[in-house]
Amino acid sequence: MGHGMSEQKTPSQNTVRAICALGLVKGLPPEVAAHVASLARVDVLPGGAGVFTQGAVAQRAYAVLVGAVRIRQIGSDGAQALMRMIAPGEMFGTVALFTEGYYPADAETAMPSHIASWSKADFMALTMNSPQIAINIIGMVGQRLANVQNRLREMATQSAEQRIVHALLMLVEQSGAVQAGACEICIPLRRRDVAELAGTTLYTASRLLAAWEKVGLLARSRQMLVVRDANKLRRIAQGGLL
Amino acid sequence: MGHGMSEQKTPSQNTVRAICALGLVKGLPPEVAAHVASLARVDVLPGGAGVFTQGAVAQRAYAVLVGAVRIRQIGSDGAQALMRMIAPGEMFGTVALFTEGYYPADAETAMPSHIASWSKADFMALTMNSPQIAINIIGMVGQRLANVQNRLREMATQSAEQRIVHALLMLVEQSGAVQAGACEICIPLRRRDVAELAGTTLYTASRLLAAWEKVGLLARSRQMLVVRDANKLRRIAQGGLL
DNA sequence: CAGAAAGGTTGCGTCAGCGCAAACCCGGCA
DNA sequence: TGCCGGGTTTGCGCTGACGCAACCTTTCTG
Repeated sequence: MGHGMSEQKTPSQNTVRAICALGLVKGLPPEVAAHVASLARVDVLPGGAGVFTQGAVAQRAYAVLVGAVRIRQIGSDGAQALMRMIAPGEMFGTVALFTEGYYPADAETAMPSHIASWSKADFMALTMNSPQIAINIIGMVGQRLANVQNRLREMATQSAEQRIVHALLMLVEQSGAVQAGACEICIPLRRRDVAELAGTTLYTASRLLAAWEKVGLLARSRQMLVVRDANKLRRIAQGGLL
Repeated sequence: MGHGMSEQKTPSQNTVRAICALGLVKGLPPEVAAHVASLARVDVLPGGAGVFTQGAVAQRAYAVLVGAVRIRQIGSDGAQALMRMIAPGEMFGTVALFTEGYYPADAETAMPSHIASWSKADFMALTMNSPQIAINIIGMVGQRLANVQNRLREMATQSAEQRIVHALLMLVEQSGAVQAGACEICIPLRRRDVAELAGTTLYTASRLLAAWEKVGLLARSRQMLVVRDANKLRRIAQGGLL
């Protein structure tokens, strides 16, 4: 991890609770979950800090407890794509431990965050010793796979406008906080992020988002995007421009 | 499965060997592999037969022993995308057993095929009882995930031409049979298949493939595509149109 | 508080690729 | 042998969205 700017802790009261709520330990008795938590390391990072880099040897598995993480892939031609945003309660960097052993993307905090992580050895041991954990992992990865496949199909068949809307709806699903009919996406998003998520350009994303803000469909409040009318968004997602 | 046109067998000598070579049982002692094989059902299907359909409740996990299978997803708007072609030795329809429980796509044979399959109960039991199998599954799914993510990035950033080339190279990787410098893709591919794989239209795919055939980069031999110069293809994949 | 840096907006010209429509090829079958 | 049907090719017009360039706004930082 560190460039020295990280503050490291062993799990405290709060973080233990957060770790025990992870999908990883779903269906497990509390004492096992506690054991999993006891093996974790917790890093407190500022925004914009790198967690791991594409191509590095996979040493640890991670989970976001507080904050948000950007997972970005860079092609051999230099083109970038935002694979996903990680919200609190989600894991990342786990698959590489089980496959070729190299992280397939960059990971950096999108805001000040608390990141839990486990060493490869510990994580593999947990998996070997608990079939339930193994199955939980398969479930998580399978979920991701289904999600990415959907995006792939959309990318192939839908317009830039529709893809952006889908990206927004996905983010709402993932970390939406309802408040007075509207719904705030609790992840800091720059235009560039939206564009890369939806597989379009900064310019197109900016144009569309600005237009939607003008109409009152969206709003910005302190770095975050607020969806004011999800249903109207959904209509755009399906019907296209009608 | 069946519309009555399938011929069902219990594993024979040959099929047992094929099943024991699956990634699923990698690193397992032979007797365990044999046990896995003994639980399998084998269907002999003609080309164009449906194996399962999108949205159906996931009952079984599958593997192709002989032949090829098309995995196609259809969006709510009716747009189709070819998620992957399955070559002999690969599994499909497994993830749904661990997630929501519905197949996320259609599966149909692209040619006469032998398909092995396991019931959900058997498959889950195997996973619960053997950590190694669980880890193998995670590895397989992880591999797929990495692959799909790459395609997603390419889809977002590259030209139709480059995406088609990548699709071809992937297929070569997956089921290429070398013969006299050239390399045959042992999966029947229609223009439409290539188009949907690469996320472009039938028309664009046809134009490009025809052009490459004219130049001698590609050829067709009895339903199959033959890559005559993989290196030149790779150059197109990277450099674009130069 | 000034100045820099990072992010956001927008006008405008351009073109890759879409998709209709019409023709073509070819293997199977009566 | 001739017809039928699925797959393929290709001409042509159209447009979504790309991307440069220039400018504006907000957020750091010393």
